[in-house]
Amino acid sequence: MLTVYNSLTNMNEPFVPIQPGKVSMYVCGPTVYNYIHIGNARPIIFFDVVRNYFTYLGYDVDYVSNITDVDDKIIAAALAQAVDETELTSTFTKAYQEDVQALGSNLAPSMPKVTETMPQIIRFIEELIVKGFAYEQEGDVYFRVTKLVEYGALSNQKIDDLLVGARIESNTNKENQLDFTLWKATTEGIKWESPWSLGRPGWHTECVVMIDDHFHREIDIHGGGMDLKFPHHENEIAQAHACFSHGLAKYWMHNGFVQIDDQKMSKSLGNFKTVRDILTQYDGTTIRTWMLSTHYRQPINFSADALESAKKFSERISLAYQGAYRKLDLADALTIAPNMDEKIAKLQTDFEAAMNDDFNTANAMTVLFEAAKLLNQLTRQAGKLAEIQAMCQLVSRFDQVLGLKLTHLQPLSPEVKVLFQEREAARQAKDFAKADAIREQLQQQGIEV
RNA sequence: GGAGCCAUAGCCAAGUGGUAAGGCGUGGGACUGCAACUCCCUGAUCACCGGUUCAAAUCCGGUUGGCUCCUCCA
Repeated sequence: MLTVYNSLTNMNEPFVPIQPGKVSMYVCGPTVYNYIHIGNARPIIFFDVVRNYFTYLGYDVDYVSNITDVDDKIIAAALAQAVDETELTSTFTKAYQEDVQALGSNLAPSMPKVTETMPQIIRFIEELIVKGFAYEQEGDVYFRVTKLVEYGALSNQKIDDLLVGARIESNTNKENQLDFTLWKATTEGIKWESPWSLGRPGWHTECVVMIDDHFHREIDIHGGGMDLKFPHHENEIAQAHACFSHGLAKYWMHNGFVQIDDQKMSKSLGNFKTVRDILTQYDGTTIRTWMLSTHYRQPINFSADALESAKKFSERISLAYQGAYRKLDLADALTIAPNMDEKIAKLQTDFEAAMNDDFNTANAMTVLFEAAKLLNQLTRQAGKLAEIQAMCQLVSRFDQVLGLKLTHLQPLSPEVKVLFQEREAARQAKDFAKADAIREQLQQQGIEV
């Protein structure tokens, strides 16, 4: 039974989908004004694994992740670089999508953009006004936080306490300092006609509208970083309650931070490393291995030691799989029927137990490593082809969840297989010069021996 | 002022009531024509103090240290 830690209740809860056999999930995507940093990579990797695991369990998953392409930071960056906003956002949207894939994640099948959701957003704000949850002031529209009894439920905060620590700039147009902007009249940057002013929408509205637009109802899972819990997700919930009379999502999942020198890494602190920079030193699989080795709600610190360790870890698993696959291939046994014995079956049970425990990828990775070890042992024994086949299939299934891309291999050509046989014969005959020459030849073709 | 999180071997990291998984590194051994790969063995009483319990790293209270949120942020 899969259990999920729900940030809304701060408890592990059994996962029960709203619609049997289906999972609807939405993960907050990036604001595209710069290359993404390694902190952004965490939800990209983790929620990809979540999606994969639901698929593994047989669910039909509908996964949506937005692109925020309207924002003050975008306008500022466009001005600073003297480029058109649209050009800027399309550049970084493309870069984002490349990074997602470089990290071994699949792009969300649906990636709605704010610029393409404007009519729905305006209609939504109009409805909030009609229902008395929003008010217009000089072309701006604000959400009336105090009208909602449950405000603060997600972040476990009282409105009064929030006000005490509030660092929000005073805005005399607001009835309450915690009221947030739904629509903002603006003179700069991209803008749209609306009943209130020429302007653009506030940040918290887009996700609510996109979710409703795509799913037309409450969804199973809403994910994102811890920092989005307040105010972003709190405000999303508020709007959903006000407009749709539901809490937007049944389960709220928040990943912990990536830290650098034990401090939060963030765009505003300027201590961030971009995914692109790190990819020049470590491949996507290494980064992924590193991240998945820590439970997603724990903070994870960026360090060269940790990355090196992860690199070694994934390489060993990869080599084990490749060696086993090679043995099957050379024995023309790639399609042999698998024999899943008790030991192998236990690995599967352990893997699922780990993942069922709130997606404990750290333990799942340990199971994967144990599988690699067993695979190495089997590969070096005579025969065992049916067991190796079972193991290869199992590791491949694990990998479909974890996304380390360790198992994408092609069978050897008949010519290459002959070379392997010749080399083995030469070794038997102690003709090491010939054996080494063949090894050299194979390696030149990119085939490790 | 309010809301939370964290502290486990040199490093990374599981475990949340029954006397500490795993990885990296270190050291030792095995296999091997060479190299690589691989396999086996090797380490901690869980920040500190007090309490609850037959039993605590795990629960409660306190102390110390670190982090995050209440402005944008994954």
